[in-house]
Amino acid sequence: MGNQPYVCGLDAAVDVIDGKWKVLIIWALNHQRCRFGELRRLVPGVSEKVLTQQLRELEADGIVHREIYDVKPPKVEYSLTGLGDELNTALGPLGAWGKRRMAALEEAAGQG
Amino acid sequence: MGNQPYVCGLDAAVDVIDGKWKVLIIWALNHQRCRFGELRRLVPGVSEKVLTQQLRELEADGIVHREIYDVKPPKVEYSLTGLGDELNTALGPLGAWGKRRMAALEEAAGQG
DNA sequence: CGCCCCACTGACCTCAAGGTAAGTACGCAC
DNA sequence: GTGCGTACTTACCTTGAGGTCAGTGGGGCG
Repeated sequence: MGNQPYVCGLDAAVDVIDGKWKVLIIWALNHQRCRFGELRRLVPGVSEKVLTQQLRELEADGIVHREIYDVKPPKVEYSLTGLGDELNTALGPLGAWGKRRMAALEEAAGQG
Repeated sequence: MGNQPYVCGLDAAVDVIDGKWKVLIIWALNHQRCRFGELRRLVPGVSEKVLTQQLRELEADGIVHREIYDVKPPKVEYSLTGLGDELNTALGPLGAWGKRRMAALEEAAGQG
């Protein structure tokens, strides 16, 4: 939503992911549908403001679905859409690469 | 290199990619080894300062290789390392996802 | 009665990433 | 000798993402 005339697909994908907590939010939602407060606990360090903000952006991009229950104590549930699921799948190899890197870094630290 | 105690592999991978021009740099280097000036032309919009900066970070993370030729008009060539190549491969599905999104956006714009 | 929890919203502030512009040292061309 | 191209570095400035904190309105609980 910032670049628009994208140079390549990667560019377009990164645009959706861009935001300090977005991948973590997507990752959390892949395991379970959550309400706002749960998400807040699952993504340690986010402020309420930014969590709301990034959830709205992800919703606008069609990645997450927001379901409001009109009950006395407010209840809102977030979940991944089909597109969000596809994005998560596409992020799989990147996560695996990062995991290998983490292992390598830890090993290096252990020997350093 | 900002988060360090990573929450997941994705986190560790995003950390490496983080920087306005890094994926574009990696993408450009996947197609060809380049000298500084070429890269500047291949990544439209980067300033020299930031290009140098991000190349150094990618080098520190073991993603790109920097080769200096000690000749009269300075010559430096950048290329992907093995790790960089693996990262690029891991970025493949994400790029494909983004490409589909681009196509969908264009179609929507064409119909709007 | 006061406080917490729910899911936010809005005003304000900070800080670092990135942009701008100039400087460096050398050679070639006009 | 003026200017361009090579590959940078440095000082300075701007911008906006994200952080902090306070407020909202109602219900349950002690």
